[in-house]
Amino acid sequence: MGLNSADTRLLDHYVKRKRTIKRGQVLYHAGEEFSYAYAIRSGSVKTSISTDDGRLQITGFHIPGELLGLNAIDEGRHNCEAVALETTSVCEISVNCFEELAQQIPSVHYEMLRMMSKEIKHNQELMLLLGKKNAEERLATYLLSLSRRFAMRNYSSTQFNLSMSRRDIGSYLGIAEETVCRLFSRFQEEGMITTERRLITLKDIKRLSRIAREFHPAAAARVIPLTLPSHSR
Amino acid sequence: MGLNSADTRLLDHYVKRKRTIKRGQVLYHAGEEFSYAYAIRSGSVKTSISTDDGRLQITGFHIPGELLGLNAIDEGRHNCEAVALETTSVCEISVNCFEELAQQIPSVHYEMLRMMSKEIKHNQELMLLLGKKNAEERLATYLLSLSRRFAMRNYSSTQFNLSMSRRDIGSYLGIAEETVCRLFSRFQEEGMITTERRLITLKDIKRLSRIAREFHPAAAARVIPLTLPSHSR
DNA sequence: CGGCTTATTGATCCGACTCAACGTTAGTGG
DNA sequence: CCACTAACGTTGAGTCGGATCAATAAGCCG
Repeated sequence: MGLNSADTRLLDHYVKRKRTIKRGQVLYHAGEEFSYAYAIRSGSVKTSISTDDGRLQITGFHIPGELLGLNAIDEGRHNCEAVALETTSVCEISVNCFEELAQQIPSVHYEMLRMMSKEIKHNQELMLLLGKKNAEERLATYLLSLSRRFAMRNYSSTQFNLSMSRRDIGSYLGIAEETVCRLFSRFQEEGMITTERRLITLKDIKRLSRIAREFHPAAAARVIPLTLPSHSR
Repeated sequence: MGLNSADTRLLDHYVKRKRTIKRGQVLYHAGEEFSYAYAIRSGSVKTSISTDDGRLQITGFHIPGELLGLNAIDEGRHNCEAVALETTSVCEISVNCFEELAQQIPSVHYEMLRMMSKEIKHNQELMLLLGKKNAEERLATYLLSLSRRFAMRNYSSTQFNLSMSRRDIGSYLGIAEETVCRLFSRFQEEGMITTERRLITLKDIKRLSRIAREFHPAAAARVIPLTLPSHSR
């Protein structure tokens, strides 16, 4: 959550209840009362919303360390559904606790804002992808964002296991399952990746970046200062 | 913002600076330092993000009463761009003020969370639209959401002026400008709306709702309780 | 082992895009 | 105030990316 260790200990005092759910099980439904937020300890979770005729859009895949459900604050009930992708362990954090907690630790409020701000930024990037990118760009963007996410947690950025199915990837990226498969095959033919069921190896991140139309960190370093003010934070 | 009147008066104390910008002018750029949030007094604003090769996705149209720029909290700089759709008057609210303000009025923190939660919800609905709906459903959904928004502010829900161009509508909905035009024409042929440049009249909201695959409030009342817990808030 | 879910590949089709032309409106400057 | 120009809106023709339907293979779990 980005709290310091003292705060984390205090947090632990408030957060006692743990819950383990298996692959495919629901953490919370859309429309359900907002009583708890959930911090993921291990495993992974997908969140989705759906039209009333059953089409569903996955809005995010969530991994350990992330906090789920905060966006229910406005309406007092969850507007999306959260389902485990694999056996997943979470901490339930009572909404009431948040109030107490925030009085004890002033930075909690700020951290909540920061997390929601982060989610908004993520959602905006997904909207750009859904609204403006073609299938190839979408999948390349996706692979690179996974790569970055694993790198941040000190896992390999070039080889990882997907916890989600091809169908889930498609649902997240707004393309059909079959298109995901075909693109994986094509990326593999062209030597950019290798796939073996859910194990993905990125072989040519540079080329993937070109397809995704994203910068390499190195290239970005040359560009960002031009649009930034002198001090960044 | 949803504050009570005493709070609003206190808020007014902190918020002094006003700014007027004309159609097409930029309120803030992506990458710009986050120094101010902006409350819209009159006019309207579009926010957008873009790929580095220039395709841009409009993420929202904003009207008086809305607060802009809060999602920059996490990174300390704006990640989207805000441009006026017409002559628009805003209040600049200094980021530093927020800290002071929140100490004076405890509910400010909560209100910020609520507003960001609302934005996330809006963004999720847009993602569903972008990922899963066809062009016809997108435009019908859009017209109905405008209608609801005007109704909430006690304007006519069946006749209103669009402040955004066809191109902007297309960019928001992830479809081409030409497709927007064609659909307006078709909706008109079929008697669901009449258009006269930017003046839109909704003639058959029921049929639009069916196309958008959304419920009428009346119909929703029958259905929601089935998926909700016994008490809703 | 057997049934079920997941993944892959092929064939076909259509919705929406692109390119293009043209009419209309609003904004600008002389 | 009018003329000019750029922006906006509309409609048509042709194309194609990705969806859908279908069949089969390959893991996975009880």
